[in-house]
Amino acid sequence: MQHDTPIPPSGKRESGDCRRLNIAAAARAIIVERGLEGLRTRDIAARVGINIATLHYHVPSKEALITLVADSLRHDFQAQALRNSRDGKTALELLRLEFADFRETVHETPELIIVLTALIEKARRDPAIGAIMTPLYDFWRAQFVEIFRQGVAEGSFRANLDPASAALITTGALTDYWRQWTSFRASFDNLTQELEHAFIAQTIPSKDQN
Amino acid sequence: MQHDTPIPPSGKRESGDCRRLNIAAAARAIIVERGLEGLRTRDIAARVGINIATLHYHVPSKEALITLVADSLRHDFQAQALRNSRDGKTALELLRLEFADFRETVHETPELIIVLTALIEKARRDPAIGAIMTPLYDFWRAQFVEIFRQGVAEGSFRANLDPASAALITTGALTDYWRQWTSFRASFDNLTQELEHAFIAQTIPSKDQN
DNA sequence: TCATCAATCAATCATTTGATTGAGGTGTGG
DNA sequence: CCACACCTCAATCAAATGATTGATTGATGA
Repeated sequence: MQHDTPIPPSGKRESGDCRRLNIAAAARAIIVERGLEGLRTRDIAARVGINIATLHYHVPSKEALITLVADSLRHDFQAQALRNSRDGKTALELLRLEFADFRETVHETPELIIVLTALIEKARRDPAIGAIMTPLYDFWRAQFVEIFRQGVAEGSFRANLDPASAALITTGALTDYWRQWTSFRASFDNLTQELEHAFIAQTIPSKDQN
Repeated sequence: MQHDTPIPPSGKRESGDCRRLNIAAAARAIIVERGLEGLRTRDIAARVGINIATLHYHVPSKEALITLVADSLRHDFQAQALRNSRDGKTALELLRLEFADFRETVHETPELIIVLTALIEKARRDPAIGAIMTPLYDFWRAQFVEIFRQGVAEGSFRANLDPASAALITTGALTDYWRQWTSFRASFDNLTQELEHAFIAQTIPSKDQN
């Protein structure tokens, strides 16, 4: 829950970039805990272990701070998207890779999805945030569009499948799954299984799954 | 955007219940415009046309106010859910009825979904809101679960369909769609069409569509 | 050694914001 | 007409909050 890069206890200094990373991480943690409406510059400074004035030295305003968070989110997402090679795989393999990536992201850095949805919500009414978040979300969905397009071409996915709509359904289902604190206990495996069934060309009932 | 029940311009009074309705509506409008983090009691009072103290007379605290909004949301949703009879319909008809209901809700009271998602977000960290929103969201999803269960029993939906996961996919796709594409368009038809394809038994056996 | 600059902080400001107080008004039953 | 419940407001409070100021510290290069 604390900083990944601990701050030296004594009077040592941090570089500007490093500080901005600390600040973004602290802001994200607070957004997870108390939401955007509970985000206070003082709390962020306290969490980083610096004075409010120092925070304002590195990040001029609260608006800039939220933009910083959005940027850090984009950075993390893109870094994650490039970890696994996508070459020479079938559409189904790619789809499962995406599911695995999402599961891994959710497990390793669960706050990522929470902050993402919070900022996407904000993006609707804040153009500056929208400029960052919309391309990010579009990029994620575009990956699915491409997978579905390929799958249809391969013949492994339904012929009447609309890649754009299918991608929308998939990203929607995944994010909504994350919102699933409720009594509604569908497992992630059930969900992805169901998504596969929804898009795969149903052959005559022969066991084909590996 | 304004009150459904206009306030008499002169010094007339409103009944407590009516005032609370006005207040809830104003609060919802502001949440749509500025999000939960932009919700200010003064703005609500101004929108209703009353003094801040009067607002506090009717709704003791901001927390109670958000609870009021959640309650009003539940009221609207349940009223909407009971408009159309569900008896004697096939699963596919019921599914389409749900889609039509969603579309209608979005058209008539577009702020409903926005405020719903905002409060569901808040529900994760606020038990009082969770107590209201969780059953509400579960209720919506449970309707889909029942439809899918029926459809599988009827044989019109895939035999290997998991009702719970399918419901999650459906509610997720609908809410996520609405979150981003606030301009409602033909693509909604594409989305629902794709959802139908995803769940309907595709088939070699015979044509079964109506 | 010293000038310079990035980084930091204590103190403080000016608003904002949720909430309260006390003093009325308005309608209704008796 | 009175009393009483219900409703409303102007004025105000105390705390929270985003931001600024002016001074200080440590590192770096000339």
